[in-house]
Amino acid sequence: MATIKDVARLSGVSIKTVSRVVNNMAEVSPETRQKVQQAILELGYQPNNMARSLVNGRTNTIGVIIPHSADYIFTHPFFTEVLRGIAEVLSANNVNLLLHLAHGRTPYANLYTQRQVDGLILMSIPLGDPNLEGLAASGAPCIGTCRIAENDNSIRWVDADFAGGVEQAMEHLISLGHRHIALLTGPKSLVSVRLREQGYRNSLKKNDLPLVDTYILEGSFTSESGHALAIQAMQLPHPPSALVCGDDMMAFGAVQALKELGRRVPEDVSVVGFDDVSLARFSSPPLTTIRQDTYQKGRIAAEALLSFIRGKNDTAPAQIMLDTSLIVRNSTAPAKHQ
Amino acid sequence: MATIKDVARLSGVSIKTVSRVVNNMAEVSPETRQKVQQAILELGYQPNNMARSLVNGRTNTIGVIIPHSADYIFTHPFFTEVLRGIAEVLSANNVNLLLHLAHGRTPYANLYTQRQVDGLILMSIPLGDPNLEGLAASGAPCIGTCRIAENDNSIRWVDADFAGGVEQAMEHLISLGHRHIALLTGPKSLVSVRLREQGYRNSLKKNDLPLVDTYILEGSFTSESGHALAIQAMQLPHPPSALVCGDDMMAFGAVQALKELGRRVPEDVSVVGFDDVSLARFSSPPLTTIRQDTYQKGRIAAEALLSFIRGKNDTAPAQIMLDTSLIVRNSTAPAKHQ
DNA sequence: GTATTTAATGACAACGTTGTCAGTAAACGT
DNA sequence: ACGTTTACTGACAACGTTGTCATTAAATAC
Repeated sequence: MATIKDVARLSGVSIKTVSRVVNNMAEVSPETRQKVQQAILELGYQPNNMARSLVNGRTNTIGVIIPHSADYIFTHPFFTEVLRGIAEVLSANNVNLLLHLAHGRTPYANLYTQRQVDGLILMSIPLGDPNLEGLAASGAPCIGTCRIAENDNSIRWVDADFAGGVEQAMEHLISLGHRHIALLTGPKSLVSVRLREQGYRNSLKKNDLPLVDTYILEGSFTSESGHALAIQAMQLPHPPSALVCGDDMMAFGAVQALKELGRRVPEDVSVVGFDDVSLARFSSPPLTTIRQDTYQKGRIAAEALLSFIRGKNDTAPAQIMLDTSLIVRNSTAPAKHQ
Repeated sequence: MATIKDVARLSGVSIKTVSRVVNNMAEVSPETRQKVQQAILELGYQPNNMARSLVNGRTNTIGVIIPHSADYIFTHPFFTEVLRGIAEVLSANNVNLLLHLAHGRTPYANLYTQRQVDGLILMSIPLGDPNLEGLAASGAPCIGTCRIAENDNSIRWVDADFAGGVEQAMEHLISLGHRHIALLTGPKSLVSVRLREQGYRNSLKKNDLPLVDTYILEGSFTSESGHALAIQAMQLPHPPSALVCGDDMMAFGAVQALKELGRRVPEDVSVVGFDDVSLARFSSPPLTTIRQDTYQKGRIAAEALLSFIRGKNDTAPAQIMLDTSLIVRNSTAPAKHQ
């Protein structure tokens, strides 16, 4: 493979001059530039990025960290949507995307410490992640597409207003006459899950409805879990007339379970999802859900990180909250008179 | 950030000895090793991978190329499944995954030429991709998770038996009494799409059924396209009684369209998908589909590439064909007597 | 016509590692 | 006691770039 020296030799100039041509620096005479470009073309020369990075200390690569099994990540539409936003922005900026699926093992701060990336985007980090200390110590520029601690402003993030979203769903259901509403949550190790529960509690209080502990069911963000929790909810002494689910996958599983139990959705039981995954409108019945703009979340996070790394961080706020909106489809209906 | 020199200074040995300790080489006395490890710990030293790569010429990174818009890639479950397989294998081998979403613009061979990756995995490459020449010229180790040309053995690949898969679907439909079967295909610039059509034609011939040109409808792998093509098919003078779709997304869209047209699935029209995406069994009706093990495709491709790069390529065949299987659910039923 | 600026170029060090090879001291064989 | 092996160690070059600074020649100023 041709190196800068080969080009220098062929065009009869010094390597420094070749470097100047390659990097489009001003102080090169037109004739020399011409000569060098000819040689570059002839040899098919491409600069070696390892060497470049070594001297200027930048890798032109951003690491995306998702501390879950690839299994979970890629079966879940949420991650791919965020990734889509990130990938688009990085690609447009000619920055490489290094995908790091560290489920617990490798301390991901190493990616920065070992100079493999210029910064990190953190997705779906659980509370008390043991890697966070090392991350802070490393000084790696980073941003989360989720909140990482409940009241921590030390790390920047872009995230949806989960509490507000669930409140919207609750208001919708309550206005339809529902009084017995269960919450099917994801793992409470995630701040977003806690915030959803917060929204649920807020709405109950605001509407003078009692908080029934057994109506809060913890699971995981999978259709299987939604399926199991829905059955559990329906076997309660006083089964709820509506289910608010942590995400759309859970909602799909819940709808399936309700059908299997012989309950009609939405006539017998209303179901609300969260995310507005693209398939939500093709499911049957089309799913009422709280839309968060997951794609924008990815875009904004990537843009914020890039501009921070490039030193334009003065203006950008450290934390960015994105709105949610309720999309009413056909999985919710007025409560049956009891 | 601490370098190898700092460690050498602190522990009172040469940098070469530190290097030996870091790389676990044998010829270091226990006491020296102890001393050096102490210093490494104290300074929090991490070797700089740029420098390492520069000298030994390996990046420990594999590039995954998907020449489509991120938009398309990440809304389509197929890609994420392959990625899941790839990511798992690479992660287990401690190899980084560089995601490159080059929709046409950047010649992706550059990733190798510029020494950013040790090899490439190519996904969903269209026929006549202008980057392929450059790729061959670069000598980059690579493998496709799709066939890239119709009769080209120069590039290794792992792919499903699309023709065979469609034949299975056709046999199923024909055995249910269907005689008017339409094929809703993806873009014919993909070899896989042509192979599906080949399977369709094979089955017709084998069963002495006429080939009706208007029954082959070309679109793209999206639910929107499936929706549009299904309407188109149903507006034909002799509408088909069954639709074989290029993938599950198209099938979902087709089912939706049929519902909108007042046709029941499967009573009036049977629909078969392709892929067996995880949501296929939650759709309504649950989708009959041709399963390809997309996840395994990713795993196998990654493993084959790694072992090729590591020089154990003698045994592995250059091309690997994966079986498909028909999963019969509720979107297909006997043809109505006409 | 001389001093001063400007434009273009190259020699060399530096980035942080690993590879090559030579060196030293201890252990061994006879 | 002397040569030979063995175990350990370090000096130095190399990887392919870019940054610093010096050098040269031409252009400009007075």
